Amino acid sequence: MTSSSTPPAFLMAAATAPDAEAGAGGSGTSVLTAERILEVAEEVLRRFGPDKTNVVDVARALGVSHGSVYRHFASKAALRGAVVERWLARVSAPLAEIAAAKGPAAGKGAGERLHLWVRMLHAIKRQKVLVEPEMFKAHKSFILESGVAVSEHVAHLEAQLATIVADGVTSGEFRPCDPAGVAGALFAATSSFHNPASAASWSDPEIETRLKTVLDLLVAGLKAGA
Amino acid sequence: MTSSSTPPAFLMAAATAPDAEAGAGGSGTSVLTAERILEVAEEVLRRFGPDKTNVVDVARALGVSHGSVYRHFASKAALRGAVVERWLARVSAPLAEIAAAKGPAAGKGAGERLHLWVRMLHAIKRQKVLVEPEMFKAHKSFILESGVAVSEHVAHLEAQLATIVADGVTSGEFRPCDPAGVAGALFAATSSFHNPASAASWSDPEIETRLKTVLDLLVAGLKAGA
DNA sequence: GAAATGACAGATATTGAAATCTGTCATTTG
DNA sequence: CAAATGACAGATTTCAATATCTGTCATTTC
Repeated sequence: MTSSSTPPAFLMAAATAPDAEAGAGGSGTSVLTAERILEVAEEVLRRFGPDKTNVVDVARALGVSHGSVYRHFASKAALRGAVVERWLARVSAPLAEIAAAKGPAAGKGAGERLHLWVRMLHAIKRQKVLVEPEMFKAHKSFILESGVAVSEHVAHLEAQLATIVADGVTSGEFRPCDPAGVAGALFAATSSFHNPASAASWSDPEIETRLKTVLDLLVAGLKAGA
Repeated sequence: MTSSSTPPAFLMAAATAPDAEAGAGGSGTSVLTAERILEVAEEVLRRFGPDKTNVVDVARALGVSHGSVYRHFASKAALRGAVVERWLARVSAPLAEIAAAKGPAAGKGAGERLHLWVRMLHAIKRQKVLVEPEMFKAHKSFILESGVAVSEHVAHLEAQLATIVADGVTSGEFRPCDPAGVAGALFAATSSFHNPASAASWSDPEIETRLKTVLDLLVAGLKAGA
């Protein structure tokens, strides 16, 4: 699959991929499933970009009429939304692993996991901007027209952060606090490092240093004050 | 302290306004100065919006030919840039006051000034979005096409933050650190509360609470860790 | 003669007619 | 009869002709 320039090593987990259907039957002859449509739609979207992809293109790539696509998705927007949702889920997966790693020896401190989690989120988003500009554009335009799936995605990510914070409080590493509220604050405070709207500044070579400074400050705050 | 939708009292300082030239001479008969052009251009921009304002409109409002405007500004973009710069300077002024307030009794702690400064910046930007949508649009489109004046503005604001941080370090309230680097981090960490790109989320009633949580975390970090 | 003007060429924006796309549904297919 | 098709109406996008705007400069004004 698409790996190019030089993705940070920890990104690799996220690069594993689709093919859930490859072995099914003959190939194009299998029944038309929503999942199969999503796979092909993502491929087409990636090739032509969000502005130039239409339902007929997707249907043609599937070898069916566009009417058949509407049997599975109520509208073009719904289809696009589902594709982006799938894509966001793949962003979320490797982060969930970090958030869940609370083993005694494995997870080290919550502060360290917090660092890792945020840096991972930053790296993933940055990677997307660089190597998947078309999907990224789709992601952005989708956000603009229907924030629903995206706010769910954000809620998901904040819940992961809340897990890490709660772990830190339990272990005594962090000062007692409301994990959900603090998770929201952490997400907001680091948003210029993961929000697509700020992508322009990610080419600054000092961005990593700046992120580290922000995280050090936040983690110190979690440990000491409130 | 829960004041919300109503504009915070400290905004009022920024609302005082133009008229620097009203008493000059007769009226439109005075010589055409760059400053006079900027005044009128801002007025016209506010009335028609950035997309519908052209140089001829501005010239007509001034009662001169558009050729005369080009005697003072090299291009339409330069004119627009100068208008935005003026506007940004007015955003910056009340913040500079807070940053400079280091009097013994007046300024209280640097932590408090930091809170005040960031909340003020948030309030100003939010206010602009609500009551000056046209200027705000001009601001945004200007950012997109020429980041120069804006990055200067940001540098300016970060320098103000650095002043506050340095004061805190001097007084022993904050742990020793590089004020410039930390100021950059603080600006980034709070950007979702002042960056126009995030304006959509500013209607959330919980935004103030979230900002407070972020600031408490950051200030605690400045006081204790690094 | 410094400042302002307005006609002008090239660049940009507007417009509306033509082409394409979305979403539906009566019909066909296996 | 469940699944797929493709013709269709209305919505949207494209494209090229047309109109407007920007930036210049030879000329006029005071």
